[in-house]
Amino acid sequence: MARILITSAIPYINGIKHLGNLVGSQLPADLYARYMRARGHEVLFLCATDEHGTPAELAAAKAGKPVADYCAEMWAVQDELGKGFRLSFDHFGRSSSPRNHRLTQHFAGRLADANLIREVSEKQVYSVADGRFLPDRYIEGTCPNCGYDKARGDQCENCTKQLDPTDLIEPRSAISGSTDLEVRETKHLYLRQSEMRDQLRDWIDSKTDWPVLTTSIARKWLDDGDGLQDRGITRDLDWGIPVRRGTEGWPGMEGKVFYVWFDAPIEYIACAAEWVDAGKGPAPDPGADKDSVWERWWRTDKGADDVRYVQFMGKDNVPFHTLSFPATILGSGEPWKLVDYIKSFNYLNYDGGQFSTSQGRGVFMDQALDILPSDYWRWWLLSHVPETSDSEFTWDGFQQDVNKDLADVLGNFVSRITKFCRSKFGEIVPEGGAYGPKETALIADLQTRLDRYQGHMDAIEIRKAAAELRAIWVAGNEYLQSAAPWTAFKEDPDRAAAITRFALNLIPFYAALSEPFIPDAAQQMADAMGTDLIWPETVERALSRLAPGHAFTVPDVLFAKIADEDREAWAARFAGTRG
RNA sequence: GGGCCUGUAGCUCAAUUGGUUAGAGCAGAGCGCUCAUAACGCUUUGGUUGCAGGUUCGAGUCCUGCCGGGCCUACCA
Repeated sequence: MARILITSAIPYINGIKHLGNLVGSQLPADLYARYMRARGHEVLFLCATDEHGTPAELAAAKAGKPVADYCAEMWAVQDELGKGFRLSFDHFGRSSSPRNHRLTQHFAGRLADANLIREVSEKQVYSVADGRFLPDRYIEGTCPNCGYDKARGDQCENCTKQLDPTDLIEPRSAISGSTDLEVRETKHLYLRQSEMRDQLRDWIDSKTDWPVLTTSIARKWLDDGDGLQDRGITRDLDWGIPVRRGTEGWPGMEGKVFYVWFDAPIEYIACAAEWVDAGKGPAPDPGADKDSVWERWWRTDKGADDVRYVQFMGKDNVPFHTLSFPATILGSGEPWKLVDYIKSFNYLNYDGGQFSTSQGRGVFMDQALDILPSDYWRWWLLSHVPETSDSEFTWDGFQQDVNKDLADVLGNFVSRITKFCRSKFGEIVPEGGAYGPKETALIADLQTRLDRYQGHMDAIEIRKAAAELRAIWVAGNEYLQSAAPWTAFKEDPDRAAAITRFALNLIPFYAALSEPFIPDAAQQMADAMGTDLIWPETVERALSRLAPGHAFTVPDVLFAKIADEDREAWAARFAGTRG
């Protein structure tokens, strides 16, 4: 039994995430976690909310709430939506947790001790009216290059020229519109990533099995221009983790907090500690303290040397996970677990454009659950997950694919065989008859397909795995058509009984294989057949689990079809402007 | 501007990393079945692999140029 640590990129706190966010990290991570648990491995699957930074403060202000209250509420909302999508986190933590405060401060102290932190005095724009320093993109003004009057301080969206905030003509705060801006001197801590460039490159170069998307982004940052740049890891904000050097104060850094991208990945570790604090982990070994329970996942000197750590994220997150966070871990000089495999994703677009939180364009997690059960979304999103390039959601495609795959191919298979059995033999697995060449051939075919399916799931080739799973469902319909128990029943009821018994056995087999994709329907299938979800050791053994005389019930329709009227109404409703 | 990714059937995607006649699913057409959610099965139409050159015995795959789409470009996260 292997031990597998899985983390999903942690979603930002400022609002409900859309399906593009979901499919880019949490959902594929959940698929992998469920699969690995089903295969009997020990899994720790962690996620959390990413709560610090300017956008959180502004969202809270807009909602008229203290930022701590706002984050607590939004955490609860995201936690609930995660449950709605059946995301099987062992713990859903918060980057604002006391555990993360302590760990983040600890890492900063270690990095400082290793001479990997330097202090930099720099000039930044301060908005007197807003009472805060403004990140470059929160400053608006007229572009000196093209005259566009809504250029941002980092870049003009109109002419794409990169800007410095001081380049802007008539700069103003994007928050309040105030022009009462001044340049102030402020001191910040920088992580000396450039010192670790060779070490990081050697590490990246050793990861020959990683997706191209992951390594090419990492190399770009290592080698672009003057190479990997040092990165500021502190900010002038109120909401965040106070800058401390371990447990000591940090002279000159009073009132400042760590940069959200410094503390967010550390939350992966802190979340494991939160998991233990929440009483969810196993009991510690006799004589060991409770921290040992999470440290055996994270400290290679305390049991984590045999852990395989897999991260899931969208491509925008890759630089921080391939460079900054590893620099933090390596630079600490302590034996923390480094990531073994990074699965990164492209973006999911919505009907010809991007999902847009600000414009309310696309489907958001709460809305999706309002209109359809989570299995519909899970299946479609995972079978279309943007692995090799950006992919696209359209209502037409969604309706067609879901109706065909889930209702017609899988749902109808379960329906046709259970109802046939009920009408001819009753709700009981029939006895009599013997299996013949057709059954032998199907077992062999399914064994080949199962091996391929497992191979794809092991390799986290999600779309290929989905296609193979679908082919496994299809094989059941092919078998029924070919064996035709309804015909056999007329001349040879014993043969019909054997066919029916064999086909009924496919249902728990399908349920187990399908569970990572569609957990609710899988459970319904298993419940209807009076079995548990057990991953097959071999197809032959799996298909002999339901013995003659075993009682079952005909389940309700597993997947109702999406009607044309629904599709049209939803397409109109989600075209833009949420609400 | 620079970098990376990408372009294959009407649609969504494959193609064992340079190797036979480029394959699936959906959609379309025809046939079959009647157990089933008008579901299922079988057969079948459909491609100058964005364009133009080049390397090679051989190119969807490698090189050059052009055209289109996307992402990143370090102070949003």
